[in-house]
Amino acid sequence: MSTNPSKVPPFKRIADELRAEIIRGDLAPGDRIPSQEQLEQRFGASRATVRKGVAVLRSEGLITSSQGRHSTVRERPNVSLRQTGSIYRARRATGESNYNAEARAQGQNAQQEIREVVEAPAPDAIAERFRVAPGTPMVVRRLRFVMKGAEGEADTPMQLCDAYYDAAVAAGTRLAEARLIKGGTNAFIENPEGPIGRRITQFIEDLDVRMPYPHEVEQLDIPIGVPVARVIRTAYDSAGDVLEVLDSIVPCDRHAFRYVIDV
Amino acid sequence: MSTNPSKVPPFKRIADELRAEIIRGDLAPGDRIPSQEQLEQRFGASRATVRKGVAVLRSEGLITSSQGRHSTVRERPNVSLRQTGSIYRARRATGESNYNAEARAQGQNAQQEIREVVEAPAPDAIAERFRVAPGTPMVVRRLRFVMKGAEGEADTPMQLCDAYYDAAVAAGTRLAEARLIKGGTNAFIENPEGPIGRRITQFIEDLDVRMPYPHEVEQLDIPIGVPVARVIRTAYDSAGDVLEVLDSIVPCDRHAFRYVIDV
DNA sequence: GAGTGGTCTAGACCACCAC
DNA sequence: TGGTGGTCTAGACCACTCT
Repeated sequence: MSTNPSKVPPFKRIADELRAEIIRGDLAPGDRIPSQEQLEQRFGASRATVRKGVAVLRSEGLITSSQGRHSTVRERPNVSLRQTGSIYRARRATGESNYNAEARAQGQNAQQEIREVVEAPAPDAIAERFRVAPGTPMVVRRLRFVMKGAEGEADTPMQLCDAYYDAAVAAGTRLAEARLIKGGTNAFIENPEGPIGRRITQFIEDLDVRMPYPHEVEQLDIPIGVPVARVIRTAYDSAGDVLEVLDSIVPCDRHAFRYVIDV
Repeated sequence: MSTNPSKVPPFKRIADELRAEIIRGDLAPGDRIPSQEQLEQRFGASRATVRKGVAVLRSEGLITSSQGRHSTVRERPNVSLRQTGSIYRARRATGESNYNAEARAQGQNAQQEIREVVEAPAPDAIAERFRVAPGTPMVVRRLRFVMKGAEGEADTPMQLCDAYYDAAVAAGTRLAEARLIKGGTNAFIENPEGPIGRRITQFIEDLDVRMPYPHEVEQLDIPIGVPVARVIRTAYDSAGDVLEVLDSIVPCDRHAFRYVIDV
């Protein structure tokens, strides 16, 4: 009778109690949480129930665990600020790509790896933004951004980025070559001496947030309980023509977004 | 032997196979997934294992389940576009708040409820943006935004929003009263006949994405596997003074974000 | 080798919904 | 009332890490 009048299931009580300790700071990032056997005794529950409680916190992104090691309170990795807005030209003036300059300003060292550069038909979401029929030929540059780790540390994958260009414009240019473009693609597009030479005057960024798919988890090394943002950035010139569409997948544990908007 | 040379655990196979069917579209949103008993037979696994596989998909936000009913593929609720940028003044010109005008333009009917209006010390994140000491007195308007459902349908909670104002400026004005302000707080702040009369010229929005806390789950009715964005929006006037800071929690299953940036 | 977390089974009871 | 999903137990074996 009435030992548990509130009807809170044991696994939930375990999750709630541990979560409270984490949020309150009693368990700090990096701390070990009690072992499953200790939790069994503390809550008088079976191992399966303890594990279920712990699983809740894992899927909330609050703890990490792996075989053989103690489970620990998740440490937030270094967060990189993804800033968009009036700072764009200033960052670009460094001669680096916007992304790399932003990273450098934060004392980080960004790098891009080419996954592939191909000619391919436009998927629906891309065609829509280019205002062309789905399937229209596009030059696609698929990159992976990584943040270089400190001496002896591993690199951190930061995002997957597919950059789309109208094949009628980009074919035959360096955009269609499988090597990095110094200064970034935007500088290449805008270069008045270059084959395109059109100035970007507006970006539209569409963000959509969800849990990652398995291939994203694998390519970006995303822990359980971490969402991703899909960011589709369309670049326009003053005539309203679309110059570039970036389709990126960004893990939300290592990124914060900042938008500066003048009205 | 070698019945399972790939070493993929059964619960993972179950999750992978069902996920593939969902992504491929064989199982469409709203469709029932096979019952746990059917899955036991199909995969030759115990109920616990089946449940574990299904739990993976639940925490990925792909399916929903509740007692007594079949589990189904999650249907995405109507997504509301949260648009920020050059459209701001146009929306405001309708005489409604920016948010309500945006909703109306999408054929939706937004509404605000006041949770409370109090004077309270500034939390760190807010003080930082106001460039004042933590604990400085603030007027705080805590609202909850809902989208009115169709005839006979339930309303959908859309966000929690805490609006902060310097108490030295806002105390004694309608901002400190526990009732809604027609046309929105920004119009009130900018009204040249009003007590403040300062024009907003810039917004900075900071987005941070994570899994929700239990109180957010409860107040916003957030399903398992759905992340939230914490959006902190700071409004400046041309002198660089901070006029307002909004601290919002936004469930990512009913929102898409769009930023229009002129460079 | 001891201790940790990861996986699985077999069986039980409960709460809820729809027919 | 039967089928569904939700919860729990007791016990087993495995994979890994750390000391």
